[in-house]
Amino acid sequence: MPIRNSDAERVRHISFFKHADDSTFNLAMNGAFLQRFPANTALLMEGDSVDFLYILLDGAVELGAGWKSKDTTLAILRPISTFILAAVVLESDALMSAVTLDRSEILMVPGESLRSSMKQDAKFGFAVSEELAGCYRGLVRSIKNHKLRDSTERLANYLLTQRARQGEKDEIVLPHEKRVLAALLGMTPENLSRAFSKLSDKGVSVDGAHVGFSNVAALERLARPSPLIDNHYAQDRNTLGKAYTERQQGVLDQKKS
Amino acid sequence: MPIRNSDAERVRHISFFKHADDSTFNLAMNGAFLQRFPANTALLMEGDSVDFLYILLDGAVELGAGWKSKDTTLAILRPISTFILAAVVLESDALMSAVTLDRSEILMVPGESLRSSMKQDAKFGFAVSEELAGCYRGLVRSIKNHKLRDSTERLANYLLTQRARQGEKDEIVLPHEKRVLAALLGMTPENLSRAFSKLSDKGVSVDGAHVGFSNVAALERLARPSPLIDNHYAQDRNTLGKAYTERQQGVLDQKKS
DNA sequence: CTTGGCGCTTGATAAATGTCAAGCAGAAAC
DNA sequence: GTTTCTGCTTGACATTTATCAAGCGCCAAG
Repeated sequence: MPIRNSDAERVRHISFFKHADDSTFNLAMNGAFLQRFPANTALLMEGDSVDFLYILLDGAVELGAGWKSKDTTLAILRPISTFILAAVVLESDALMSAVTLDRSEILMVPGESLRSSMKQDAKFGFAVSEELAGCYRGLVRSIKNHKLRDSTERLANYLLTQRARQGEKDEIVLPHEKRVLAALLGMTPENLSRAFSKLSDKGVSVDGAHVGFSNVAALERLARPSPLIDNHYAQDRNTLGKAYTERQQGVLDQKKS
Repeated sequence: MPIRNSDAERVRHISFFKHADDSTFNLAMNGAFLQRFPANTALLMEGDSVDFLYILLDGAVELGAGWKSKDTTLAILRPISTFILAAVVLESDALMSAVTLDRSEILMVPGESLRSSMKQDAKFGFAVSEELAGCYRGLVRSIKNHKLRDSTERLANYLLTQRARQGEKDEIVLPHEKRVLAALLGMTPENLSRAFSKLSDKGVSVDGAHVGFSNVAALERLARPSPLIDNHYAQDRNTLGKAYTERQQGVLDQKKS
C-alpha cells in the first residue's frame, strides 16, 4: 500500500529530506509506510538484517546493545529522528537493538528506495553523507564522554545539556525513567542515585522526574562542559537532523566571545 | 604545486576512490599534495578547523582527545587509512587530535575538492557515504566494547582481534607501545600490565612487544568475542576502507556455519 | 664505556563503581 | 479499598580501577 501523501509530508522538510527535489523525494518515499507501535516493542535486535530506514515521528525509541548478561543504552531518540541509517546505506546488519519507550509512530522507508535516490541525485546523496557525518560526530562525543569523565561528571554534563535543550530554565523534566538514564550514562541505577546526591551540594535537587538547579555556576565548575564533548543545542532544533546539530563550525570561537 | 601522478596513483584503487571514474578522481585530487612528517608530530588539535582530508600512506597516526587533565586514544591508524572524513564532509572543526606515532607519509586532499567531486558524481558520493557509514559502525563497536566489558575482557578481545589480523598465528607483535595500547583500551599502563598478568593463566605470555598464545580456546572462553562488537578481518584488507571492513552482512550466520 | 631517560612491572593504598538487600512510595490491577 | 508490582533510594560490602612510588631493564646520548 503506497504511503499517504500526508504521512510523507511530515518529513518533507526535515533533516536531509529537505535537500531533495520533488522527484527525488518521491523516489525515496517509494514503498514507505507509517506504522504505530505500543510502548516496549522491539523494532530491531542486534544482528538483524535491515531493510528499512526508520524515522521516528512521535514517541521515543531506545537504541541499545548487550553482551553476555550486560545491557546498555547507546542513545535515546526523540522526534523527529532517523535511525539505522548507516546499516541501510551499507546494507549491513544492525549493530544496535531498537525498542520503543513510549507509544510511537515510525515511518519505514525501504532501504533500496533511499539508496537508489542517493545514487540518482548527487545533491541528495551529499545531504545523506552530511547526516552520516553528523551521526559519527555525535558518537565521537559520546565515547569521549565515557572515556574521559567519571560517572558524576557525566551526569552533571547531561543535566546541563538537558537544561540548554529545555530553554535554560531553573527546572527541567527528565525525558525518561531514571533507570534508562543510568544505562545511557553507563552506570547502575543505584549509582545514578548516588551521583544525584553528590550533586546536591552543587544546587541540584530531584523530585521524581523533575530536576531543579539553584547554583548553576557551581554545577558548571564541576561539570566543566566543553563544546568538543557536549552539544548544547535547543531541543526544537532536533528536526533539523544531525548534520545541522553536529556541524558547529568555529564553535570554540563562539564560546569565547 | 600539483600532486605528482605517482603520488595520487597510490590511492587510485583504494577505499572509496576505486569507485571514482578518471574525471571524478582528478577532480577529487585537485590541489592534493603528499607530505612527510617525523614521529610525534601534531597534525591536528581538537577544535582546529579542517581544510583537508588526510590519507595515511605510510607510518602510524594516533587519534586522541583530552578533557581537563585526562587524555585518551580513540583510534590508531595504519596504512592506508583516511581520517577526519566526517569533519571534512560537514565542514566542521575537528573533534579529535591527530599525532604521528611513527615517521609518516600523508596525502592531503583539499576538502573542497572532495565535496565538489561528491556533488558532481553521485556514484562516488555514494561510495563516500558508505565509508562514513563504515566509520560510524566502527565507533559503535568501540563504545559497545567500553560500556559492556571490563578492562581484562577488552584486552582479551583486542588480542584475539590482532591475532586474526596477523594471520591466526601463535604469536603476534603489538603494533605500538603498550602505553598507547593502554590509552586505546581505556586504562592506565599499570592496569594494562595487570590485565596481561590476569591473562597468563589463559595461555597469554608477553615478551616486550611479542605476545604468545598457548591456549587460544581458554582465552576465547574468557573473551567471548562477538561479531557485533569485534571485527576479525585480516590486516591486508585494511586498504579496502571501512565500508568494506564494516559491511559484514549476514556475519552472524557465517559465524554459526 | 658510562650515564641518563624512558617504558614497563610490581606493590601498597585510595577511589570509584558494582552487587545485594531492604524498605518506601506511588501506581496499577483486582 | 486492598493488594501487588515497579521504580527508586539507601546501606553494607565486594570488586575494579586509579594513583603513587620504587625498581629494573634497555636504549640513546655523551
